[in-house]
Amino acid sequence: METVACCSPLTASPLTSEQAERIAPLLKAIADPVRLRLLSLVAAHEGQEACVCDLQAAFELSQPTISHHLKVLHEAGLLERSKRATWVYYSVRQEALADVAELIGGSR
Amino acid sequence: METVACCSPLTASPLTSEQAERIAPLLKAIADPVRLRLLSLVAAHEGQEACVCDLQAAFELSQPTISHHLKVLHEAGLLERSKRATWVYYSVRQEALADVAELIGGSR
DNA sequence: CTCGAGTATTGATGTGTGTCAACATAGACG
DNA sequence: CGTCTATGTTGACACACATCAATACTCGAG
Repeated sequence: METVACCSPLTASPLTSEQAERIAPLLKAIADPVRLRLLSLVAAHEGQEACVCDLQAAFELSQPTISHHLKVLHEAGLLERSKRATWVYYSVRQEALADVAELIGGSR
Repeated sequence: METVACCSPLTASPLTSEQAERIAPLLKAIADPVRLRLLSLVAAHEGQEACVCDLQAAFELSQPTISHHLKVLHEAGLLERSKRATWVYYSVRQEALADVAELIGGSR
């Protein structure tokens, strides 16, 4: 659950296998259309957070499937989880996204 | 072979399914430890390009496997291919990487 | 305590993907 | 033309993963 990143931009110097192995799962978490939309839905939601019920409504997928994708994003360190009453609210860890972006976009 | 990107940052407004479906394959291409290293090896190589023989030496994988990964990166629009004599040289399309980075890191 | 609503977990299934061995292609060089 | 080197393609296989139905868990509300 520790968060993300580790390295200077991709284009700066060659990644070691260890670095690559560490980063890949993070990118894998984002590399899915459903999870991309989940991320952007949460980020664009008011208060930067949304409950599962809000999110599920945007898809034609079963509740367990949505729950699964949220778990993946959470375990990758991209979404924060907070339970309030019956509801679970997810919010984006911007630092995590920023780290990934810096890793990839060293050219700017 | 058209290149990449399409949208404002993830965190700006919710992605449509179409946008997400279009972007996901790109991220999938990067979301592999071998391909991450290939990208960074090419980028960090002198002249921003490298031939397959150079790259293969950095891995303990078969030549067809390296060739396969390079194909994936090329078809995603992340690597440029140019054949000179017997060798094939790959170079990084920085604009593509930059686009992806901007998509993800809207928070900066 | 019981019930129901919101989420998570489990097990099963089909599809995708990384890898290799074997083979095919392309070009340099004799 | 043959041969050797560099690279790509094909087919096969094991494993990972997205999805769902069924089930379990967690809490307010009554």
